[in-house]
Amino acid sequence: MTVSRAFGGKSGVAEATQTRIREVAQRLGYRPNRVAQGLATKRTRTLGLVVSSDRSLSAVLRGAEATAREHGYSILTTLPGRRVGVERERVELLLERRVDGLLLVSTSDMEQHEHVRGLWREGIPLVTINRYCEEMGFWRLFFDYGGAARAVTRKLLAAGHRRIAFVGGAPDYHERSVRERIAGYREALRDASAWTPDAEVFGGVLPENGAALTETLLRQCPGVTAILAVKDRTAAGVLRALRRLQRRVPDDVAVIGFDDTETATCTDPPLSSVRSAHDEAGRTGCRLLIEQMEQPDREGGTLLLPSSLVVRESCGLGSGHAAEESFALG
Amino acid sequence: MTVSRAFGGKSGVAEATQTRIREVAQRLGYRPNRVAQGLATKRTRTLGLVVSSDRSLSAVLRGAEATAREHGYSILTTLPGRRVGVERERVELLLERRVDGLLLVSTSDMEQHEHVRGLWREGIPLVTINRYCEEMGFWRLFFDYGGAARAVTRKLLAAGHRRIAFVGGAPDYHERSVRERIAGYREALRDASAWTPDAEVFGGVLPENGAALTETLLRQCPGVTAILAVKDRTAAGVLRALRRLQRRVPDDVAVIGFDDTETATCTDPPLSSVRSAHDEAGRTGCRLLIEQMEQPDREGGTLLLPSSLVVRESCGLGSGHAAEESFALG
DNA sequence: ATGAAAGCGCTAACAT
DNA sequence: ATGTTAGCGCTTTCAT
Repeated sequence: MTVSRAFGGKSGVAEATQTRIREVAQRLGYRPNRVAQGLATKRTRTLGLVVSSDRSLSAVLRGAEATAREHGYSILTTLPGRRVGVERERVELLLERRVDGLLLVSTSDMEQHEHVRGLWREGIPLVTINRYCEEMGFWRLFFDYGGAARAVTRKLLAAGHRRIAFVGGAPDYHERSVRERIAGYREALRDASAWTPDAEVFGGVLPENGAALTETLLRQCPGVTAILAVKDRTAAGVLRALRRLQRRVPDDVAVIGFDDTETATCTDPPLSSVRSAHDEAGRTGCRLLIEQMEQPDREGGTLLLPSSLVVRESCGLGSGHAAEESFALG
Repeated sequence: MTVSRAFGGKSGVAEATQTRIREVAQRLGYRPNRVAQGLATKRTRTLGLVVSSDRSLSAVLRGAEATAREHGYSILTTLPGRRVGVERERVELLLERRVDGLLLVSTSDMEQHEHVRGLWREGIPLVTINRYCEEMGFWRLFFDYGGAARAVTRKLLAAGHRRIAFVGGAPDYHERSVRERIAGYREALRDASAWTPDAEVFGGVLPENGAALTETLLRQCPGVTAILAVKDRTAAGVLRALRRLQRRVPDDVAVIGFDDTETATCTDPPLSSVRSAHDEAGRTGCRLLIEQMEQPDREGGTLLLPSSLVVRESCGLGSGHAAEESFALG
């Protein structure tokens, strides 16, 4: 039918017929049926977004949808939580709906990846975000938690800090993001020969943990001039403890958190925080997925997503001219 | 084909054939094609979720997906932002994909609803959440911001507070949630003949607004013993100001915020906050939508979603036994 | 530049 | 209990 050509934007349709078709379609309230189109072409132009991580959902979805739509794709979303079995089931449902590709967003502590290998073997285009599985040929995107922690620690060193502490979590904490932040912090300090065991205090990520750990810290390491808190939540507790202990922030002690949540703008003083580019994760992940679908034989790889330090009042690193500045990290 | 019956769970298939079919399907890696099924049945078992409101995205999506899946539906998600024109376009895309129904989640300040009427007239099943349009026949769900504010104010009155203040926003603020909170607060106080103009301080919702407004408040109304802050962010500023002014919380002044964000657990002391049931909004909205699709002639109506007060240390209303308790409101 | 025929993978209705 | 036929609304291929 000529109508198909007209709507498909194919060549070989006279101007006149073109407009006449549009007109009639309009009058009839015609709406192209993408389901039928999907059946005929075996391409649904639908992507499956599987988000196990609560934290990143909004931003990733926003980024992914923006990119998807630019390319004519829509997104089927599913939130399986962190159980791999559930994830498998949900992916199966998406495949029955014939999504053209999958964007798998994991929590950093997910551990079982066999079924992802299975999907890839089946020839299903996919991209992972934050999934610590081995390299198998598809694109894997990671938030560079370690690199960001390293970079921000170096920034503090460069600013003259010598006793820089880390508060919260633990080197064997279940979330990889936490483990990597600790590792990055240590790396930067060791490189500068400034690492000491008494500047690390571990145990939980809650505000009350941060507060209690900070009291311990200042007892065992009174000369500390800067503190990295493993999450903004933890940093909130750190700030509370410092206030109780009569230390001024940032004059006596600089404090920096991670994640740049709403909390960072609400602490007293407002908290400088390391921000991961969740929206860019969605955009880039989606872009690579679409490329993968178009050129199935091109090899994927590994990509680190950028972080930035959002400087507010708590760390003494800003120019002092703005309430909020942002610096790229690593 | 008998295969269709077997997978459709229809009666009239012998046990033996049933299992044999499953077996062969398994071996062949057969996966039912829901696209073809959708074309044949004219039901895609897909719902369109249109979320203009950032705030509620995660929770609503989680709730909606859970309910959707129980009924065999998947969800196409789109985030149009608050521009109605964009919303129309996105809905159109969803309709081309032949979603069986629409769940429209709005910000409380959305204003144009004509195209929703158009959709409804077209016979498209839909349910709105937080969309202040007129009653047209479909279900409209609302967060009862006003009722929650009224209830929590009454709770403070019942606890013996007489000078209860409201901080932040304004009676003509662009977000309806803010306006309704103020109205609910006033209503409760007027009912108790306890309203005074000097206990209301308006102007912004940011932490710094909350702090500045609180200083004004305590100057013009020194006897205040309880403060409602229009958002948790605002409450964070209120707490900061009270600390500067040497008022103890909750002993001298009780403080309650709205939204129950992460921030509420991070303030000093932890903030009591009014929580709207976003997840239930998703679940209930989805359930009503599915009912609507199954019985298109049944009339919808208006439903208020419940709120609760999450009691932490800042308001002196808890039993003192737990770090966090929750009370239904209104 | 337009049309006609066949088929995408399924289900509904009607045999057998 | 199983098979057959037709058709869902589109695209693709091959005429005209």
